[in-house]
Amino acid sequence: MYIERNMTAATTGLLQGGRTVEILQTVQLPGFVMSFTKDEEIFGEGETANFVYRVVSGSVRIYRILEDGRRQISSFCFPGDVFGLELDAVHGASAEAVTACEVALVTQNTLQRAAACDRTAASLLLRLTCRQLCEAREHMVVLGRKTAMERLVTFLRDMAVRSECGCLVKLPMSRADIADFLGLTIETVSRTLTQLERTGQLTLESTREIRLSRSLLADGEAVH
Amino acid sequence: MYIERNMTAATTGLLQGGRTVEILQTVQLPGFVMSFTKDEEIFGEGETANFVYRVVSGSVRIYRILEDGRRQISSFCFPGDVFGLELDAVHGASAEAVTACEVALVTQNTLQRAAACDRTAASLLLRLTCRQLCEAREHMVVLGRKTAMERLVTFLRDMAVRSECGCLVKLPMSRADIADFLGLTIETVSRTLTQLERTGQLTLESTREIRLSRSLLADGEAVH
DNA sequence: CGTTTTTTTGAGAGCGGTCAATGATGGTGG
DNA sequence: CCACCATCATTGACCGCTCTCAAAAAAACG
Repeated sequence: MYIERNMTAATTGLLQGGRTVEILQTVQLPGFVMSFTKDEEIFGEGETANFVYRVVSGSVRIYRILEDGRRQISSFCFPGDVFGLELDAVHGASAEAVTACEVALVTQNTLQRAAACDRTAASLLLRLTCRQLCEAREHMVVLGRKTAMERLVTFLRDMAVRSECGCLVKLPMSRADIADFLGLTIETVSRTLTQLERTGQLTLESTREIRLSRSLLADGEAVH
Repeated sequence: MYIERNMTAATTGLLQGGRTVEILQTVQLPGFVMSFTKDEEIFGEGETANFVYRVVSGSVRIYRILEDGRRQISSFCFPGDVFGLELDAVHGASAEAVTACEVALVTQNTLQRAAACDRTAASLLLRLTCRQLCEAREHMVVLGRKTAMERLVTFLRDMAVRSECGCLVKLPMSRADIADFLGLTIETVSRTLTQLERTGQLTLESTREIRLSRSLLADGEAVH
C-alpha cells in the first residue's frame, strides 16, 4: 500500500516531469526508489514484467545468456536511462547492477493507466522505445560488421559522449562486461586497448579511467 | 486529398482490425497501398519519418550501411510486419524491397492522432515496438556470440517458423542478404549451407528452397 | 542462346579466440 | 598498516574460424 502510493508519485514524476524524451531522460525521479549492490540481479529473463525502471545513480547492464553461458550485453544504462519496459509480456532479457546503484520504478499497470489518460505520456513512452530500437540497430552494425579495433573506438566515443566527461572516460564496467557488450573476448579488449595506447590514441590512466586523444574523439572513421 | 482519405481508412483498419499484436500482425490492411519493385528503396536512413508501413505481400529488408559500403541488415519484414515507426524523428535505417512487394502505409501523424483517441491503439503501437526491441536483442546474441554454423541454423529455424511452411523453407532473399543479416560473407553462408547438407541436416532443393530435417528443426542446440 | 549475375568451391592469409602464465588491483583479517 | 588472497587485467604463443581473393559452376535474364 505504501509502495503503491509512492509508485504513483514516481509515475507522476516520470510522465509529467518532462514533455520530451530529453527531459524524461535527465530529470530526477521522485518516488519509489530501490537500491542494488554490485552484480545484484534487478530482474531476470522470463520473469513477468511488472515494473518499468529508471536509473537514478550507478549503472545497469541488460543482457541475455545462452545455455552454455555465453553472454551478450545489449546495452548499458546510466542515470536517466529507462529500461525493462515490455508491455503485457515477460522480460526478454535480464538486468543487473554493474555498480551499486539506485533505480526508480513504476508498475507497468500504473504506467499504462497514466498513458491512457495522458496522450503526451503515451507518446513519450513510444518515442522512448523507438529510440532504444534505433540504438539497438546501431549496435547490430557494430556486432555484425566492425573489427575489434572499430568496436572499441565506437564504444569509447560513445562512452565519452554519454558520460559528458570530455576526454577522460570513467568506465563503471569490467573488461568482461565490455567484451560481452562488443562481442569479443576480454583478451582482445585488453590487447586492443594496449594497441590504441601504443599508437598514442589514448592513455590508460588506470584500469577504469581512459584519457582519449582529440584525434580519437573526432568523427574521422579512419582508425587502424 | 484522395490519399489522405484512404490513409485514414488504413489507419482505422490497422488499429481497429485487431485488439492484440497477433491480430495486428496477421490481418490484411485495407486502404492506401503502394507497390515496390525488387530492390527498390522504400525509405532511406536520415529521411524524415512521415509514414508507418506494413507489409501486405512480398518482403522487405531494414538495414544500415557504413561509409565504406559494409551493410548490416537488422531485420527482414514479411506480410503482417510493421516497420518504419519512428516517432517525431528521422528514419534511423533504410528499407528496401527484397522482392516485389505491396506495402500499406499510414502517416505518422494520423497514427498519433488515432493513438491519442484510442488508448488500445496507443498500447498496441507500444507493444509492437517493444516486441521489435526484444527481437533486436535476440539478434544481437546471434551477431555477437554465435558461430557461423549456429547463425545459419538460427536463421533457418526462424524462417521456418515465420513462413509456417513446415520443413520446406522458401527464401525470398539472396545469399548476400543472408550474409549481411548474419554478419558473415556470402562465401561463409554458402559453405556452411553446403556443410549442413553434407551432414544430412538439410537439402538444398534449389538456391531459394531449403528442406530442413526434423533434427535441425528440433530445439536441440547441439549443432556442430 | 548468349550474357550477366549469383552461387559454389578452392587456396591461402589474418583476425580474433583459446590456453596459459604473469602482473595488478582490491578487499579482508591479523 | 600490511600481508595475504582472490579477482581482474595484461601479455604471450599458438590455433582455427572466417575472410579475402580467385575461378568455376549454376542460375537468371533478355
